[in-house]
Amino acid sequence: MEDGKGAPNPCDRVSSEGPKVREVLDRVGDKWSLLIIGTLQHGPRRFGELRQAIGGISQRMLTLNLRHLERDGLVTRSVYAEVPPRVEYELTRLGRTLLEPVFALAAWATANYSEIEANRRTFDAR
Amino acid sequence: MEDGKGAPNPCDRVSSEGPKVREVLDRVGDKWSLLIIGTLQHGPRRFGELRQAIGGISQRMLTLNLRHLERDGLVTRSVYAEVPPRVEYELTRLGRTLLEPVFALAAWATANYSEIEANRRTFDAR
DNA sequence: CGGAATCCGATGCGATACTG
DNA sequence: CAGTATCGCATCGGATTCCG
Repeated sequence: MEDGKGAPNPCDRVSSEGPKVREVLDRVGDKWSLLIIGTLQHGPRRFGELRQAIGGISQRMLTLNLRHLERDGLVTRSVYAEVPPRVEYELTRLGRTLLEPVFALAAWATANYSEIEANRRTFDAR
Repeated sequence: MEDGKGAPNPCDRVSSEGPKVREVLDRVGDKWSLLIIGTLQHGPRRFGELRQAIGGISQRMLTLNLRHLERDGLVTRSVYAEVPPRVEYELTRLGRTLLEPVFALAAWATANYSEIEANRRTFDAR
């Protein structure tokens, strides 16, 4: 806004285009979506594989989250008419592009986790 | 994990270090924290300024979120004993480093928002 | 002005049971 | 195996009221 030129400054997007950012965080910011996306990064996975790889997720939430990701075009759902049935989930091109900023956030998280923990202990001790 | 070297691969951090990433998303992934951080990027702001700049946030949630951010050491809270009282919030060094990955996510959001919207319409129309 | 306290509805999420 | 349906709890978040 204090930028004379018309060049889009990503530093102002968080506040100026808040709704869009929030829309993305509503998808990615919940308890499981990011873990699902991270588990799918290496290639297609079956429902049960995802469940086992993630660990601790109920089948209900796994189903719901996969539906949401599918709706937004971040993953594809492929059903194979076999017995027993087999369903595979895979990241779309759009989903794979999301991996980049997500990894950036993950890197920040692992790098600064201990400092945050220390801050919390200090704050709680007051 | 399939990386022979000891070099940390950020691409595996989402799934392997899920808890830490989730911890960060629990702070940043809620409805307002990111907007608050984005609004604070230009410098210190008073409580009322934040409220007005963000728009639509209740004072309850603004207070709560600011406390959480303060607890994690992402913002500082400075109280000036005046009448009427003045309280200023400012990003810490740690908070400013968080801006980078957040901007990356914001850039992705603005770049791909329309595609996501289109995907949703297609999905909902089935 | 900045914030704490309370009430309340909406949503997230897990546990369980059932189905093609 | 991969869901769907239903329940019940916990948390999120808004509106309102009171306080220093």
